Amino acid sequence: MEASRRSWAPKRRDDRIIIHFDYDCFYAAVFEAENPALRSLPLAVQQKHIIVTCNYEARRRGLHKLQPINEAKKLCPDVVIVLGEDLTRFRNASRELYNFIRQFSWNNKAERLGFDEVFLDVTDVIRYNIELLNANDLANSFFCLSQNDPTLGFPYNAAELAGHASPASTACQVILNGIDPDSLLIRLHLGSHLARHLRTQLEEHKGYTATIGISTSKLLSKLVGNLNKPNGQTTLLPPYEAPEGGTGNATAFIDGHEIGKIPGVGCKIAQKLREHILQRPAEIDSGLVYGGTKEKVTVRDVRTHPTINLEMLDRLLGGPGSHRGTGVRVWQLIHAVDDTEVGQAKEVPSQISIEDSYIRLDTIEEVLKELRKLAKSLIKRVHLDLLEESDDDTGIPPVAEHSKGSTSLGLRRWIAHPKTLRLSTRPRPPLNPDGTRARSFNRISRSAPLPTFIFGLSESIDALTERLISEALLPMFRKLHPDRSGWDLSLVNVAVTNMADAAGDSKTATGRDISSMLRKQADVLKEWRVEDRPVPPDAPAEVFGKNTSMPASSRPDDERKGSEDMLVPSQDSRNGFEGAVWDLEDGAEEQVSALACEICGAIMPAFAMLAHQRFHELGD
DNA sequence: ACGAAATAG
DNA sequence: CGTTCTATTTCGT
Repeated sequence: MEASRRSWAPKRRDDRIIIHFDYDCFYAAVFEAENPALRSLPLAVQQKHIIVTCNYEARRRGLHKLQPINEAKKLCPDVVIVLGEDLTRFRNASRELYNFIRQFSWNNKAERLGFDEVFLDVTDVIRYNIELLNANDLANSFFCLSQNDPTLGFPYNAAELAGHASPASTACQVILNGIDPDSLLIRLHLGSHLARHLRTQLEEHKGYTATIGISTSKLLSKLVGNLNKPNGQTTLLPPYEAPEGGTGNATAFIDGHEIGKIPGVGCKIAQKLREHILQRPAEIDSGLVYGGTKEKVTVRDVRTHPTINLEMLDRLLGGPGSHRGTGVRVWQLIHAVDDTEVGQAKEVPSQISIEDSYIRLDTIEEVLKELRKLAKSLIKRVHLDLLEESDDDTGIPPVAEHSKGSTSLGLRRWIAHPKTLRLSTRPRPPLNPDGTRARSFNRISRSAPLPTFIFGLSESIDALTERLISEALLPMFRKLHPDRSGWDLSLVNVAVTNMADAAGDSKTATGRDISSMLRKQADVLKEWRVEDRPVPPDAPAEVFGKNTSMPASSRPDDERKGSEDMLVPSQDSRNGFEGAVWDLEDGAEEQVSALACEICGAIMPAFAMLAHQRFHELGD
């Protein structure tokens, strides 16, 4: 009754089992996988003047992440240093491992975080296998990995946990009174065995070790995994919630963490919370002091602080610019509650970007040179990552992405369409002469529609690069930096974003849904009409800068507008439609004597192609 | 749609 | 603290 200032703790729902993977020292492991002889040597991966990561052999000698090269060499003169500024190999390895792991998922909930982490929701797999258990002989269980093939799986002892536990289990006695399929303990047991299987499979088949956490949420599985690195696994044991107001294992575990270590609580939020908990002082928090006087504010400090409640958090963290619901989110996190879903597996990223950093970059000529490098590798990447052999296999996509020599000539199609081009820079702070620090390490950016010619498959990469620079990037750069000089850039980034049809699964409808796709295809063709009504030649040419060295003859045809009511697959990206059209390229082509647009893959009769191309030239 | 910010590895 | 090279999501406009 008392309007207790204390809000109720958020409700737990521990009905899922989630596995978190963290590949051990990933960048170094990629080089080791390429060249196993490196495994026994101290190995460090360099970007610019720092070690971004190193293997455990190197760590034994005092090396660590984000260490200056000089320091590392001094500490360990015989360290093998490899350059890791080009991320291609890491990206490819990451995708390969991800594709491997996600095959074990039944619900397709497999979310990548950065290059070296994956969340897997295995709730359904666990549930299925609990039903298979024989309560009288748990020690001789068989974990079934497929609902279709009962022989696919591995034997295990369901009565005991695989790997480490937290809190560390003193006695490995497990009392299973019958098999309650809702028992968190038994579900975690199965989760731990699946995790161990996944780890050994990853090592045997791919040559990578991983550290794994097993729990009921992304928050808990990720944090608990950290307890046994490398090449280990840890399960957070129940009870997550104690019966009578006591502290369950979930809260007890999360309580000990420094507030900024909680995923979702970044430096800004952590700062605000620390300031509030440590009452007044603005706090020297992690400053330039290595001495050790580090004021730690733990989750427990925040959670048990007398003034902290839900409304307080909303007020404290809900300022302008902050995400709506941050207060609730943090309130849940400090109570070890995280209901966020593991994301559905995605086949295409939602953004592709390339960047480089510079010690000095202050002339247009230099910028142009760097823009050329960046644009070229971006276009290459867009082609590599977004172009797929349309020669359909109907099988599981082979993980071997590195089948060089694409034999099927011209049989490629775009699996996604970035629509926006973005140029970002990070200007070096103006550098005040009066010895004061000028602080700004922020990026500024301009974006514009991505010219569609980059999807053309006939022009050379170099030609595309030049066009992209003169028609888009240079004008954007002038918007960012109108002055000819007076700036100095420490970073330049070029990105394509806003993938049409990327986020959803344009590829989930494979195989058996053919007849409905045929029907949709027929409907589409029936309603399809092209009006060739002319449109006034008022197309603005403002994209072109005054000084572009572009010959008028190579400018795109901007004199006429295409009609708007034509078949454009990317217009309706709600499930099924585009997949239907795209997947039918081969078959439909001959029957209707239609052509496929090389830009978007849309099928259409030859007579429509000209107008359709005009449509692309004017952008969506 | 655009540009910035916050968070993550 | 930031150093690198990314990537995702959300906010205000």
